[in-house]
Amino acid sequence: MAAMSDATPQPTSAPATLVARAVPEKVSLDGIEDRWAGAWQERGTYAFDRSKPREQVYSIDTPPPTVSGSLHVGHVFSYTHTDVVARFQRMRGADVFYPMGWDDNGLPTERRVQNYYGVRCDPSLPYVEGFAPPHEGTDGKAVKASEQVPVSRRNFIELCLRLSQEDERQFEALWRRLGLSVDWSMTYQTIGDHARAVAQAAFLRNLARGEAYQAEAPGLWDVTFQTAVAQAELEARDYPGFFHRVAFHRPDGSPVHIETTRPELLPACVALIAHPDDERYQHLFGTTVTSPVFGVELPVLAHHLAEPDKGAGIAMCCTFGDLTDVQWWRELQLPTRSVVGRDGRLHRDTPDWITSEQGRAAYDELAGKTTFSAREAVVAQLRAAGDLDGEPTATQRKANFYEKGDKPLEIVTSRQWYIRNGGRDEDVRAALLARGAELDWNPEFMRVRYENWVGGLTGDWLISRQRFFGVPFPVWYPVGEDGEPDHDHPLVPDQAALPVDPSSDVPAGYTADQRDVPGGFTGDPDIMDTWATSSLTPQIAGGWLADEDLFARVFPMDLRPQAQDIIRTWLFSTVVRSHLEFDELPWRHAAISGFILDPDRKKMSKSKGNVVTPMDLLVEHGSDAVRYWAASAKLGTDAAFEVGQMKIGRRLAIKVLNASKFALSFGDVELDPTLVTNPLDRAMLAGLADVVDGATASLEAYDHTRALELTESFFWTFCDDYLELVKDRAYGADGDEAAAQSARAALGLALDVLLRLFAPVLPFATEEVWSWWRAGSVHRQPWPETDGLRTAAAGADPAVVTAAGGALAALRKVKSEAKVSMRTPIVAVTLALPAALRPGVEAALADVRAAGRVVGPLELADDDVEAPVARAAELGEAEARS
RNA sequence: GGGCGAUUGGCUCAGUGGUAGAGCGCCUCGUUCACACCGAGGAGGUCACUGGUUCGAACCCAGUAUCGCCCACCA
Repeated sequence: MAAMSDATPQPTSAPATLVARAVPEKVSLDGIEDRWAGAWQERGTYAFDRSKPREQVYSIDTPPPTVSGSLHVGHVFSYTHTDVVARFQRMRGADVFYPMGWDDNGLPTERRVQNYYGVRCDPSLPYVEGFAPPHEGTDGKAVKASEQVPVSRRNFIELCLRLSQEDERQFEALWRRLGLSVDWSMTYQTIGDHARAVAQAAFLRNLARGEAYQAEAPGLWDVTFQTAVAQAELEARDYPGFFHRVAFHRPDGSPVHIETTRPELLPACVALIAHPDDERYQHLFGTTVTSPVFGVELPVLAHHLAEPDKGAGIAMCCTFGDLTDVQWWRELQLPTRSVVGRDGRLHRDTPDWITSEQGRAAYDELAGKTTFSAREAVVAQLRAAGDLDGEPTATQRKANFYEKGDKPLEIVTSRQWYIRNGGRDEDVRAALLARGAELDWNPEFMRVRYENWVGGLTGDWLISRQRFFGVPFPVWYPVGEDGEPDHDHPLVPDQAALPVDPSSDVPAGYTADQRDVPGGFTGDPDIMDTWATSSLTPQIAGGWLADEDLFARVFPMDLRPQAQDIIRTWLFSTVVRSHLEFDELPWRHAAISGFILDPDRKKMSKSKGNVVTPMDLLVEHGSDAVRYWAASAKLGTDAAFEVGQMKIGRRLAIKVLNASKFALSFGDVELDPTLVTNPLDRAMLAGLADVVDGATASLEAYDHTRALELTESFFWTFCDDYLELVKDRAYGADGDEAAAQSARAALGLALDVLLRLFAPVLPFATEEVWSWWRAGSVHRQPWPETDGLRTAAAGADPAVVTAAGGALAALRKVKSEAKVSMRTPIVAVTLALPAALRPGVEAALADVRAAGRVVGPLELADDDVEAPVARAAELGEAEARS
């Protein structure tokens, strides 16, 4: 075999004789994945060449899978879509930047590290060199929280990176077996040093430009995880509750009834609110009422957000029961009377706004209780006071949950970091909507999800979390002589010092012993939300700040592939960061994959027990087969998990091997278009040229399914009709060497193109065949052009193949209906033809006769039929086997 | 409640104005000199429903139903 080379013999300019000496006797897909995945790695087939300028690069912002989770069929599905694009672009001549990231930042990883090593992150602890964790491995069960050893954040991150390595190895093995053409020398971790430095640098630059700010404000809070939660992480779920009809009292003692599902917030009530137009409450506006049990005097106010047909039409506004309360509180300038703490329990101290002895006694019974028990207690108190009207009635309400949490979110006031994302600024919102319009969405209809989300933002992006594991905010605060931190004058590090951990590193101008003392400094205790890091994947993967030369060659990137459910989070937040930092889109195209549905049309999920292990799937069906299934589904469309489709893919891959073996079995192959003289051969190549045009246009438009369908359908006709028609001639059975040469050259030229067309979807089978007769990797060949094919086709009409194929089918039908072998000779027959097909059939008559085994007269008759029909056929005796 | 997508033969899906398509499955037959992980032939659909536009509608418009998803909905 010749040395590996990326040069391809150009059919038009450099006719080459290729000897098919390496075609195996028996072809098989067995072991093909290991063989070629290994060869690609050894030969650096997919290596990124960083000498190329930006115009010659196609860069992909690969989604980093969560390493602590497990890969499922959906990953295989969507990552295959991306790989098809990568392979196509590479063959089109682009230098493809296709890195792989590992997401090891965030709660799932934190939990896994805790359970695996039996540690928990405590940023107040110092780093311990050479720390050995108490456990290694889970032995099938998690280490109890009480037994977890606290370690410093740096130690925790080190353990996380260590654990991730094992996951990464397994993930990489799967991806290699699937045939992803990733450059495996370029990987990144979202909690690694570089990612932390990028996340911190990007934040500091946002801060310096005023795009990041901190504010003390009511916000959604998860009491289980004890952290603030962003709008994008909310999930509305059904939550059972009860309406309680509760009486407030006017000064004259008459009741005003409200309905509430959260009576435990009664002590936090700051007003009653009804719609300004509501007739029933006009007389109350401007007056006061007294709350039951707690005896606090409250105003009755009007606000348009109060809905007359909800509950009693008049609501109690508490600080804070829901986001409407927050709005009322803000717009009506109401006092803050918070009773629920960050732990989800009512404050221990009795609030000072409850002044009556009776009210304070009532609160004492609630102090320290969870909202759930406090609710029961307040209901009992209301009932005792006679202020509960009737019995509570069950209702199903929607409550906001943190997507990873299982208790409804509370609203508490806290100091948090935000990044401006247009939620509170119409100019920014408009600019970000314009970015969405600028992006090429595939499929197009996904754009509206982005627009809906951006249009519906109600606040800036909350990026701080009160967790311990993650990228810390690179900020300290001076501590005044009064011992209070000065949040308005944060101390920041030099960019060169990043990443820093303010819980252990010391700001410039201070010494370690000044930490947390009056006149000293204190570190910001919070970490960034994982999306604050993930929103920077183009910067992280592209080497921003660390390798500006590389960054300039890959950014802005060409493609963001991702799933549809994280448009509001990952896609949008990445656009925000790039817009703020670079004033441009982070990529030009987005490719949004759908979900995988199980046979019941439900989204595949672990809890349903219907998840198939991807590796098992690849082993059972073969990687090309699984890729075929994935590539058969359009972007943005949910696809069924269909084993049948994989079997078809496997059949196709095997067919590629067998048909190629056959096409190469007629002697030396000369890729010389001038040898193609037969009308049928020319017509076949003309048809193939059309397929190349169609497939190319489809792939350029991110429509891989159309490209595959065109190629596949041509290929089956090629196998079933064309190969049968030219078989005898290619063997030289009729003694006409020029006609045989024409067939062999056409077969070679077609195979050369077909293998390249299939290469993005079936990388293993095509590479296998390529290796039988050509040098180098098919995956480094240029994508097929039509010039050579059109030259060889010499203006022939592809319809000749259709006509001859139709004629052959008619002859086969005669035999099929007579229930005889296809080898049975036809002694005499009349072919009735639509007039339009006659020229085509005549042009290929000798091949039709040979393939149909017509040994006697074959009459052609024009007729008013839709397709060729064989009439008056006389069948001979089946040939004796030799 | 707002939005997006889907609804085509048993199954999975193509098909954006001109007499319904593919593969699988099914039926019948053949075949082992490329391919039994095979080949040939066949049956099978009033394109969810109701109106409308048009000479003509699976396709365009209006509405309805069902399914999936996104957003909103905590009194």
